[in-house]
Amino acid sequence: MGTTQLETVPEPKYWHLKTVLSEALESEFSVGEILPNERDLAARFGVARATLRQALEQLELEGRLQRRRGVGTTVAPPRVGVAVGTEQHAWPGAGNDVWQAVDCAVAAPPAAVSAVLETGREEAVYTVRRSRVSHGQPVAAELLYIPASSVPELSAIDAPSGPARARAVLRELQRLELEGQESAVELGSARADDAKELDRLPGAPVLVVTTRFLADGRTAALSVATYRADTCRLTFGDSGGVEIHQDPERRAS
Amino acid sequence: MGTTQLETVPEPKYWHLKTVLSEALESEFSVGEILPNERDLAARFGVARATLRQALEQLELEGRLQRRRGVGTTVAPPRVGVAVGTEQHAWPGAGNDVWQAVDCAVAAPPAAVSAVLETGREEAVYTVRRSRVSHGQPVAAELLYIPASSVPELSAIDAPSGPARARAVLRELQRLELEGQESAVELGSARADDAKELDRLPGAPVLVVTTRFLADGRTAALSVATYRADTCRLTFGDSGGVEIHQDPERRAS
DNA sequence: GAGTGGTCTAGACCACAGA
DNA sequence: CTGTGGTCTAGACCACTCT
Repeated sequence: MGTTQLETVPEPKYWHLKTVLSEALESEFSVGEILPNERDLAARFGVARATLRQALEQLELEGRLQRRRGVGTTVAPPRVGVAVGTEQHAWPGAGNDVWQAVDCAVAAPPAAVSAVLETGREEAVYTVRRSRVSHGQPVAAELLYIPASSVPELSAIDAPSGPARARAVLRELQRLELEGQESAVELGSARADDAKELDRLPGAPVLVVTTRFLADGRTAALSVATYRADTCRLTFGDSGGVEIHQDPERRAS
Repeated sequence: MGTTQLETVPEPKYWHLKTVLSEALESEFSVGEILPNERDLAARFGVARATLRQALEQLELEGRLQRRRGVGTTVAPPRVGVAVGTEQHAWPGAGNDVWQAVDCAVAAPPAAVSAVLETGREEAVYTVRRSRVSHGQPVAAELLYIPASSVPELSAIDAPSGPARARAVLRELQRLELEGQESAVELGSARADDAKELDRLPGAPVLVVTTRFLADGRTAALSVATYRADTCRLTFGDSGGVEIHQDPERRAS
């Protein structure tokens, strides 16, 4: 038989579903509105719940939806732009910093961190935890690794832990002359502790920003910040940034 | 009964699986090696295939694995660092550009793009497609939107489309004085066309970098570049960048 | 054709939020 | 308590790659 077969490429159901839902979101729902529950939606579209969920997951990944266990699925607001990598090189904690120091510990960092800091394999470093809030919502959690050699004047008589200790460490760090900083962004999934702080489930997609602070010809501090990928758009340069969202599968109609 | 119940929080199976696999990857496999197929792995761990797949998906998201239909699952090499947002402001296509022009069309852009370019709703703009290759692999696909007002001298006698046309448009663009550029990074999923160019399935996670080029007090061009999130680490600053990977759930042992 | 990952189903139970 | 999303199962078939 001459299987004429235009209509090649049988589009996956969940992909088509995603498109349909996406259009419905724009025309029939407003931000914050809650959608019907997954079982109803699946029935309405005549698919299994797992298939429906695959579509919802993608929409959540794109920051269009927000799902919370025990509550429901709501239409997400546009992503908030968070400035990162301001070109005005500055030490963490300096001046008008958007970060808030949470805690400070002294411990051996992960091996990958030791390698960058050029510290010994089991050598302990100051580990400062900070969190970043924007528009009332937590958007990022950070771990700052600072080798003792970067803050030689730090006296042991200060508080041994807690926010006060964290601030003391950062204050000492600022005595060094910052020669430069370089950052990298990559996709990751939230560890249990970060997830908790970001009010997400473990494994949630995050944007990991690692920043190396250079002073004295070496890496004086290393920051590993994890941003909620669903709600954040990281901006570089003159802050604020562009208001563009990817417009899936469509050229303005 | 006094359900003593230490061991609260029943960790999801797929989460535990991911940890186990992650450790196995480091100790028992080398880059490029292929893993047993999903059915065998699921049987070996005593879970359903869907559960195993949930773990594999996360590891792929983190850039630890690479899966290809009809072939198998392999251990991925470390992410490649790609420089983006070099602070040396420069027009696209200028000098030693890492991008390669593919095509050029004249069409009405998505509404979100029109808004930024301040063009009319149905006004056509030059749309240049470019691709970026690193280490022999395609890492990014870009759409560059350039309103006709940014390249007034462009004569219609050049090739009407194709790479030659694209290069001609970029050449004209460079006559303007670049006043600045600002970028933003966010998570997205690959459209069908981008996915094809990146050798991935539609919906694959991508890092979307939108860059606004400023000249003459307005947005002279807008770039929307989608990078493979599984294989790329975007670096800012003195390029090269930090060799850090998130070390899930573990402090150096 | 054989073997792989990708999609899909129709159920079940669990963890959590809110009344 | 009810209702929500999150996890999990044991199948089935499809699309693709390679031989």
